[in-house]
Amino acid sequence: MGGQDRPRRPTVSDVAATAGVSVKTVSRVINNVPTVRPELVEQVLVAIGELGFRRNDMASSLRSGRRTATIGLIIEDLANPFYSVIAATVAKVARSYDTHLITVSSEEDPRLEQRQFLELCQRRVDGLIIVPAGSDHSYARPEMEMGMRVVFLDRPPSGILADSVVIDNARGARTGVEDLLAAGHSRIGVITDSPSIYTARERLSGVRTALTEAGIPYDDSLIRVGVTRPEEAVRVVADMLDGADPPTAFFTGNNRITVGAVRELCRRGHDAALTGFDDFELSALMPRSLSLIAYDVQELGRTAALRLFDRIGGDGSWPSETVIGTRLVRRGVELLKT
Amino acid sequence: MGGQDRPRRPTVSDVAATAGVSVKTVSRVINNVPTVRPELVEQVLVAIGELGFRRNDMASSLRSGRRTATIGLIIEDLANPFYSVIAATVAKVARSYDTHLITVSSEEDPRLEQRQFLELCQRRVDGLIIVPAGSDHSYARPEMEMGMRVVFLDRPPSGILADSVVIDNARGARTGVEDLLAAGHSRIGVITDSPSIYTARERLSGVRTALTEAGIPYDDSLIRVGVTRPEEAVRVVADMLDGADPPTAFFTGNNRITVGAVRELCRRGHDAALTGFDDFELSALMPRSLSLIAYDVQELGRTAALRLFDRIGGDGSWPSETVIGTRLVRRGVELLKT
DNA sequence: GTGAAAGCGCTAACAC
DNA sequence: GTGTTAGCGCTTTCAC
Repeated sequence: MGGQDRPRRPTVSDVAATAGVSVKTVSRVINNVPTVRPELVEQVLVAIGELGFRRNDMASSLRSGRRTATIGLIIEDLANPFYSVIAATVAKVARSYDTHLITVSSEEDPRLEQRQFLELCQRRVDGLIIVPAGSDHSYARPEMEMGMRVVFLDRPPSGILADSVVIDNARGARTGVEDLLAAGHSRIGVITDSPSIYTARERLSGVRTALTEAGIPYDDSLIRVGVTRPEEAVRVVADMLDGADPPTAFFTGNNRITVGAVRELCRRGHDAALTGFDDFELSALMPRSLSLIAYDVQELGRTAALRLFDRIGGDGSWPSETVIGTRLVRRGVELLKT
Repeated sequence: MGGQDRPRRPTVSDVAATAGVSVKTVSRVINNVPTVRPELVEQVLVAIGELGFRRNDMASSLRSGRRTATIGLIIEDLANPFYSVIAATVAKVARSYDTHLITVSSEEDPRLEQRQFLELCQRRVDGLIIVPAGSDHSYARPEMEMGMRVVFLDRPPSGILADSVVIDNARGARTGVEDLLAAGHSRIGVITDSPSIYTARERLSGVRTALTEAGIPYDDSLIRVGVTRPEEAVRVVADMLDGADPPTAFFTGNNRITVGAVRELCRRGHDAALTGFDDFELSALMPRSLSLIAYDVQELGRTAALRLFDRIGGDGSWPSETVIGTRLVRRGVELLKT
């Protein structure tokens, strides 16, 4: 059956022999060098078609020393919609530079992140975009000194100087809490991910700023950190509501937590106000009103990718930190009915 | 600043010179050949550390002729949650085979699909998983005859014999419509994507089977095909409801259409029954009850990936078609409140 | 156990 | 314009 007998792939010399020219002429033709006699071009193209020749890109870039036309993207988890939009956007920019994208998941594990980084360096990708899990990226320095281009996405690097593109986490969270305060809430339940994660830290700091400036006394029982999955958020919300003097509003630190909070509030039919960080795909159909700190995820990915290709293209300017702004949006299915 | 002066990357000969051994010994060490004297191993490792040597994988696989430890995945759009889950699952399986994944989007364009296919062949990926957009895949034959392994996902190939993994679309759709019929509905609005897409064709055929077997006369005004985006689904639902003798139930052919239908039905507060193909992430929080034809997307991706690695590993058996089953599930936020 | 030389498939340099 | 030669970085002979 087909594909069983593997007839060795034809090489440039096979093509050259078939076309009756030299390998160099074949090379010229497949690289579109214009100074080849049209009839020879024709002969070569015919031979290529006959043999089913397909230039070996590895050999090509090995010899020419040019770029491999590949970049790498290290993220937490491709199945997470936030990261898949990032990946899609980066791939799109990459394509406009005739470059392919290898995406790998670090699963929020710093050691795995480092291994993936080094593996991708071994493949000689032209550059890397990293959403860092770890808090020390000095392992990247030797590679960067040898020319590897690296851009950090969503979280800044530490222990090394490099480009980064992040969201204005603190300001966004502050705005969200200020909005709740303006609506008259003073007991606000705050639920965020682990403070070991940069974005969670920043957002919590924004929350604190808003509370402090409003002169709200600090109540530890209203702040829960280290909440990762929606189910945990469900439990934490239930817990807070069942406590003495429950909050009248919640601020949730990311979309997974927001979804958990929506779930529990809806299950109870509870009308506590809800404001969360991150917009998400079906937020407009949520069965209750909520406010979200939204930002342009595609812009985040696009900006990082363009920065990377600038670097690959030879831009040697001082590393930059780009901050993407946020805005407060109202969501929920009720809004559709107006 | 760092990374500006690009000190040529060290090669095996640099390492050999530094360690005072031959390149072959260096090669043995980095390939874990056990027959090297421990002290030489040590010297080589020290040299590698000093120089920051990192083996060039392209050169390695070029010379050895072994696999490139890369596979390709051609999908419609990585930003679509269905495909990102597929990509994540495939990447996970790939990782267990120490293989990287290059994901490219065909944007539902057969010509682009073919170009991406050939580009990935040029990179000498070890194998390819394709969610085909086009309806003729004979372009893949020459490459497959030269040893390229290809598995088709979600839609079968045409014009070529190859492995495929698909969902039981017809049976799933039939079950969904039968469920609506059993609930007493006889006027069912059916909305699907373009019949040029395999899955849409199959699902529509399942719908027809159910209607025919129930003896329901065929009403063209109740069937709309070629609906792609949620906004179009919104309009189509509105249109049908505003018509004379409107449907009392809807069957929607994929998750994008289902979401559009939910949106319009909720906006109107209309209580038509709704059953759709595909489950989606937040279906449990939809503000109305609905039924969905669900299936295990991860199993789809995993099965295809494992099949591909079997092929890469030398399995030469006759091409297989694997069919993944579906099940009917009830969703909507009301269910949480019980 | 170790090393020298050849060569994977291709392109840069140089000749013609 | 075209062809010959050397060599990218590595691994495979096959000697020693």
